[in-house]
Amino acid sequence: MTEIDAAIAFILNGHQQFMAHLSLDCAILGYHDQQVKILLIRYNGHQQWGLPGGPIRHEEPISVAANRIAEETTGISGLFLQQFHTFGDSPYRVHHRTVQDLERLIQPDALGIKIKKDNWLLGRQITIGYYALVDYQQVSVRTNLFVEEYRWWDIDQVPELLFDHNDMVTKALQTVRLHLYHQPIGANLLPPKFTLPEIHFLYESLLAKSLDRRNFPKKLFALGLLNKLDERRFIGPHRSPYLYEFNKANYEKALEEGIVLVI
Amino acid sequence: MTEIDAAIAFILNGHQQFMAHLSLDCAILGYHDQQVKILLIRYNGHQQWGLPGGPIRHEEPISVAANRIAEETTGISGLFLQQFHTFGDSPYRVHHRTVQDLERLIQPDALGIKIKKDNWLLGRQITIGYYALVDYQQVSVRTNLFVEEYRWWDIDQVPELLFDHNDMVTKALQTVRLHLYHQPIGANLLPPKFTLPEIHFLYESLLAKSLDRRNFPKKLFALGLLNKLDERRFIGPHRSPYLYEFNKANYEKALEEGIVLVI
DNA sequence: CATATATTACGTAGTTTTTACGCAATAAAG
DNA sequence: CTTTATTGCGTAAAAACTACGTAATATATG
Repeated sequence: MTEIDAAIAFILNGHQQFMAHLSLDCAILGYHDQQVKILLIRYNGHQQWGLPGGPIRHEEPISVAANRIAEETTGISGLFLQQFHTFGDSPYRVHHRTVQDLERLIQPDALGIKIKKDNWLLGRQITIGYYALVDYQQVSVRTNLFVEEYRWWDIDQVPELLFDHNDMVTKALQTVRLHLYHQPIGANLLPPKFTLPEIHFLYESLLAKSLDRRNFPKKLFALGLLNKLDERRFIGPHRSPYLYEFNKANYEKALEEGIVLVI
Repeated sequence: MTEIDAAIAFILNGHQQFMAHLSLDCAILGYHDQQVKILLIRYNGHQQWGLPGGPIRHEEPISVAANRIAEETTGISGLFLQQFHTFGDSPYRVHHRTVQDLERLIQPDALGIKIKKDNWLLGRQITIGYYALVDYQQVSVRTNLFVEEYRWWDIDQVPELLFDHNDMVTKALQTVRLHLYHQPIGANLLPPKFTLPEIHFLYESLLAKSLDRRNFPKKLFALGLLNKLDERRFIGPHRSPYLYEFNKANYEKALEEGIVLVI
């Protein structure tokens, strides 16, 4: 079966496999060049960008669906994923999608099909939002028939997105910030070994406020989250910073029991 | 149309009005006798208790659905409601509900109807969880054809519930506790005027830990959340405590901007 | 009417935590 | 060897928090 045949089957008979009216979208966050980034996609035939997402299979746990969709997008399995909100309030998510709306979305003429009034993709779309925190360097994105383009965007330069996706990005970021104070989240956004300035700037970028360079690491040490390594990173014409890793045992414990980080 | 006719119409043709496979449940929390309570219901023909919930109309914003369901249960409109999680991972929410499952739930013989294989209530049920914080004294519950009994339960004495509802109660409470540190929540659980010991015990009950009687009010004062009134409550053979109310302006501001309460 | 009992109201000393910031160590370039 | 930019570590001052003492009530009791 070609990719086009698969697309046609999905549009016409996807309801045999997937739930109608409920989808799942992922806010995939990474960190690079002292900037928090979000991975957005441009769907075929669309000018505007949006969050990667997809439908949920009939007997698929929703966390499994989130992993599947995040893996389809990033190529990485077993990502750190957390549900942050379910969206069903904005006009886009309340009013029914009409045949005309859907035709604009998927351009059936190009596929040689017709959208009937009872198509499963019509009606309202409620969507469950998950955020993923990923090591930027590991991600390799791929396009497919539905997805024309992928791009990482600086979190504070996200353009006007499809539907209510700007609201979703805002809510995802709010949730990440709240979680940051109560869970050790950094490990998912950083490579396994990192320097103190690196994690320091990560937290500054995420919280969008400045943290004292000398006091910030003390708080992480106090929680026992970091192991100092006997290696340094070479950073050119300056003193070489030591490398650190997360203390796995304490990190797991903190994830389970929660922390209170006052910064 | 009698109540029974309405029930039959709902079971057979509810999909014309309501979304299939997606529902909404409310964890309604109150406070009385120095105990955090949750309002549970026992559905007709069931031994076990569960959270009040219901389906979502086709063009109904989900927050409106939450308000409707919470109001149907408590008789109070405009409750403080917050979404806390969407449940679609447990076996109950992954595997399809069969004709037999549904017959056990609604006992169609008593209604003189038959459940067909394509009934809209079959299949999986994903549910969106909202918690409500209510002034216990204002609630007046009513039963109907589907609901046999209502009861307030102490939050630490909740029995084994239907499906995954115990998980939902746990998650609701976790979320309330987290929110308690970042939002002024007390106003929704207390009558308009209350004493310091009253709000003190409320927080102790919610967090299930003891807070110093003399230090706790200082933190609320520091946030500017309370107004001292020139009235006292009569509590019998002891010194009469002053009454307080929430400072509306600061309360609203705190709700919007968030607070950091370290207790 | 003095005393006992239980509770609220309020303050404050001592301790801990946090903040702000100084300065030495380092790495390379000129 | 000096300059520049950065990391690493420490510490004094300020702020916050904790623990707890004691006075003020309100009523019942003998």
